[in-house]
Amino acid sequence: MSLFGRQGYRATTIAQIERAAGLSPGAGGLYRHFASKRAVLEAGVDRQIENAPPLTAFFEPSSATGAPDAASRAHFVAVARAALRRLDGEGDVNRLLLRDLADFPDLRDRVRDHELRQVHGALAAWLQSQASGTDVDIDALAAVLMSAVSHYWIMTDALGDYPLDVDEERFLATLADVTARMLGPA
Amino acid sequence: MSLFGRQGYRATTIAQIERAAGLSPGAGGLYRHFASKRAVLEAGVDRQIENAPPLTAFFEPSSATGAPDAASRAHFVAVARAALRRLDGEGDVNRLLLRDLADFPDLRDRVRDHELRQVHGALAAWLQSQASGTDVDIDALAAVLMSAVSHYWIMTDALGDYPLDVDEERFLATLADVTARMLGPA
DNA sequence: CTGCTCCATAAGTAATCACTTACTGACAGA
DNA sequence: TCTGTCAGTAAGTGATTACTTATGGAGCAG
Repeated sequence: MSLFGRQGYRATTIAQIERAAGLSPGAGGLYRHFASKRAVLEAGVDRQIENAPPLTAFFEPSSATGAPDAASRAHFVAVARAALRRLDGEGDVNRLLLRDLADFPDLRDRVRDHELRQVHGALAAWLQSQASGTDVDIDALAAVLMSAVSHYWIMTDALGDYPLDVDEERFLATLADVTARMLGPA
Repeated sequence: MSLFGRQGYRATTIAQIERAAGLSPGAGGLYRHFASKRAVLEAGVDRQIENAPPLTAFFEPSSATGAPDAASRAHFVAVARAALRRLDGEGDVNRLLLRDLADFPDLRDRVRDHELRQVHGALAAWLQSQASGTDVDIDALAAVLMSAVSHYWIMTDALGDYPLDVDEERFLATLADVTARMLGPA
């Protein structure tokens, strides 16, 4: 998965996988364990999805519901940071899916439902629990927050570091600021 | 560029490019015009970058500076929508860079500076002109807004439509809401 | 008509790569 | 000890692909 993530699916050769697995490269020993190159990828994605820790655990209500305070703001930053670290941990698969998603429609659908929708639902529920009776579009707000965090990760991952002069600290603090202002009174 | 954008760099063959250009596929006629496959890509990216309309034109101050009102909010939505349409228009190059950026470090640097930094600077300046003396981190806010819009485009482009039950209308309206609340008093 | 310049094509070439086949040796069970 | 199974390797095979070389023909100048 590391090879797939770094080089992409097509650019990764069976010989490289064999070398990484301790087999003699080019000898075809991989086919004693997998039926095809694609089967290797699918097994890897399966394992990654199964072993992924549920992010929903992060969305435990931090404190009593009500107006957002400093504690819930810190909690939001912690959740966002945990999301970034999780994206890092699954970086190979995420990068691979971003690159070669079009070639694997079945995997694409699994990711769409399993990762995006579930996280969005949990985040929206958490935001709702923190909201103090505003008329904010909670689902859209959750989507905006997820988008910002995801895109921050994609940029740092693709370019080596975040290209704008805003570090993770400021980015997440501003995101928490956004959340607090949106959940508070209008 | 359409082929590169849809299939990726490696998966696009010289024969396909020749067919798309009206040459007989596989006959090598492309090499009368380009030195190599890579030269085709670079010429395409060059043309795309040169012909790109400057997005900074969208950031003309819409109205008098001051507290955000309904007019400036509508203006923000229009700007964000224009950004999405521009991402659509350059969709092939954007998709290609997202997929195969790692293989072309020189192109990566050009995009980082030319597209991201310039747009970010213009957006931050516009936000500053609209802000009414708050202590909000304008640069970070601009990064957050850009991230959200970019990620919305990436998702719709990669998955066919936005995977969450939030359409463009609600997404952008909420983004405008975020902007208004952040630029207003705390 | 002649000769020159291009452009396109046909037909390769060499490299890469996923995958296969034939064989070898290690090991377990009887 | 004999035998079957299985993981590993060597050595291919056929398909693909970027790129090259040789050939032919259209257009044009003189």
